[in-house]
This record gives sequence, C-alpha cells and structure tokens, in this order.
Amino acid sequence: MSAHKRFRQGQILKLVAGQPVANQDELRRRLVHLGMRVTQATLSRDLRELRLVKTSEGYQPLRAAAAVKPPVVEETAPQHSLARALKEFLLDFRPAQNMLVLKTPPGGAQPIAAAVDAEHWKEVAGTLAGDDTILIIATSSRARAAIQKRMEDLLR
Amino acid sequence: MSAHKRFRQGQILKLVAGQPVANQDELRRRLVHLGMRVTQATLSRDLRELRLVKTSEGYQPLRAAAAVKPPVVEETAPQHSLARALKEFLLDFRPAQNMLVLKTPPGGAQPIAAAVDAEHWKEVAGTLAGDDTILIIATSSRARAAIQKRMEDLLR
DNA sequence: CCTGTTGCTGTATGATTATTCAAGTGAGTG
DNA sequence: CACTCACTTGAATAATCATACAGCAACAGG
Repeated sequence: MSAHKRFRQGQILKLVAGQPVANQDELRRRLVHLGMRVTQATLSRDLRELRLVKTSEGYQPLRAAAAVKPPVVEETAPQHSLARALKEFLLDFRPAQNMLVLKTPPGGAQPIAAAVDAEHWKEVAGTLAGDDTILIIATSSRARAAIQKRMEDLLR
Repeated sequence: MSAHKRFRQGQILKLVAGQPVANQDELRRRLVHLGMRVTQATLSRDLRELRLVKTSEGYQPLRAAAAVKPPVVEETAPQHSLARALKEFLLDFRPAQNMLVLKTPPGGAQPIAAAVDAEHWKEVAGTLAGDDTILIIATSSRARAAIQKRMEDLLR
C-alpha cells in the first residue's frame, strides 16, 4: 500500500466521520479541496477497502470501526510496563520545545504510547502514535524536559 | 402499511439473513420463487425502510444505534456540528503552549477533528487525530487561548 | 354516489456505483 | 540494465440503485 493511498484513505475516514457525505462524487469534490484529485472509480475501491457502507446518513463503518481503530495493546504489565516497552522498542528520542518525538521499529509506537498514557503523568498533555513514531505533547518545555529525564532513567 | 407489504418485508429480512443476496435484482428473483412478484423499484424502497445496507457480503442491517435514529421528519435548525461533536465526545481538554490536546472515548477523535477542520478557524494551523486523542496546533499561544475559549463556549 | 386523501406500486429514466481494460510506477532479480 | 511482478490509477462503460410521475385501490366525509 503506497503512502499516498494510505493518506488518502485516512482523509476519507476523517471526512465521513464528520459531516455526512452523500455520494462518491461529493467525496471526490471534498478531497479536491484537500488537494487530492482522484476519480470516482478510485473512491469506489477505497470505500470497499475501508469497509464503509452507504447509508441514508452518509457512509458508515459497518461493524464498529474495527477497520479504523488501531490495535489495542494489552495491559498485562505488572510494574514497569513503560520501562519494558521503552527497552524493547525505543530507537530514538527527539526533543522539540514542548514535544518529544520517539522513534521505534514498525509497530512499536502503539505499545509505547499506551504505556506512557498509563503513567498518567501530569506533565503529559497527550500522546499521538502512528506506526513507528510517537509524539508526546508536554504542557511546557520544562515539563518536556522532566518527562525526558524520567524516561532516560527508565532506560538504565 | 398493508399486510401484503409487511409480509414481503418480512420475507426480505429472512432471505438476506440467510444466503448473501448480491443485488436487488437477485432479491427480486428470489421473491418470485416465493410467489411474490415486485419490481426492483419497490425493493429499493423496502430496503431503505428496513434500513438494510449493501455490503460486499450481501445486505445487512446497520448496527442498532443507527436504526434507532430519529425520523427525519423534523427539519429543525441544525445545531452547530462542532458543538454537537464536542458535547458527544469530549472528555478532557489540555492546553500546552500553542497546542490543545483533546481526549475522547475510543473512536471519538476523528469526528471532532473533522468538525474542527470544518470551522476553518484562522487560528488553527492544523489538527492531528488518532483514535482517542486530538492535537490541535494553533498559530500561537494566544491563538490557542482563543480557540480554547471558543470551544468552552460551545459546550454551554 | 361524488370527491378528496393516503398508501402502494410499476414504468421509465436519471443518478450512482462497480468493473473492465490499459497504462504507469516501483520493487525485486538475474 | 532488462525483465517480471504486484500494485495503483483513470477512462470508459456496464451494472445497479433511486426517484419522478402516474395509476389504482381503499377509505372517509359530505
């Protein structure tokens, strides 16, 4: 699956989750506004791959967003779940003002993000994880530094 | 609703619950075998009334939630889409410099992000949404405060 | 018995979606 | 490089679905 196609399908999910989209041509026009120019034929294929079905209230996922939702990570960790996740997956670490960008091997982002969330650190405003990158948003640069230090300690 | 029509719709439900039915014409042919002769146009109407949607595996009922949806008779003033999305999904709210991190239940992030995008607020540089977290990036901390205020107002 | 109203349906046709075919692209291989 | 293979896409077209309109039946009120 090309990055281009993956991105387009992500935009489609976002669009149909918001205002109802009446048909594929309307969807096509909305994508044009986002700078993506594809034909109705491609959208027909995308919608089938995304398992979106047409209803009188727009396109909807057939069975509870199963195809949309990222895999849920089991929370079996007894104690230092984050420490283990970091040791297992963390490749790189980049501070950026009040943010921290973490790199992992493919598939490693969700486990680390889940572990960070589970810590409920007050300095963490939130996390966003894709496949191999995690963005941790701290409440301030100072808070980011504190988080960073704590994670470095966990890696020892 | 005539008894005739009610009976036919009952047969339709039974048919589609069994073997998958590819399209309305196939459904029409199966009804002929049961002694009911109607046209494709009537089936189009029946399927909509029964809230069956077409999938690659035949016609299926849409999940219960959608079936309970209020009848579209009333055409009331559409409440602000963002306001609706926020009231329905928003769990938490965290400012972080020029960013705003929103938390939702699983699956709630995309609808809110879409609604925020639709506002086209000039203070919003962009949004990023995962499954239960949205990151709104504002053009400045001041802009973030303005956005935050506006969203808080919408929640009233 | 009229007359108006409502619900259901078929016909014809317009609107929407799916598919066929060919071309382009990029990864992997010898 | 030359080749193959898998994947993606657009154009054209086929297939499918939705709807405007009109007819008909049932029914209610006068």
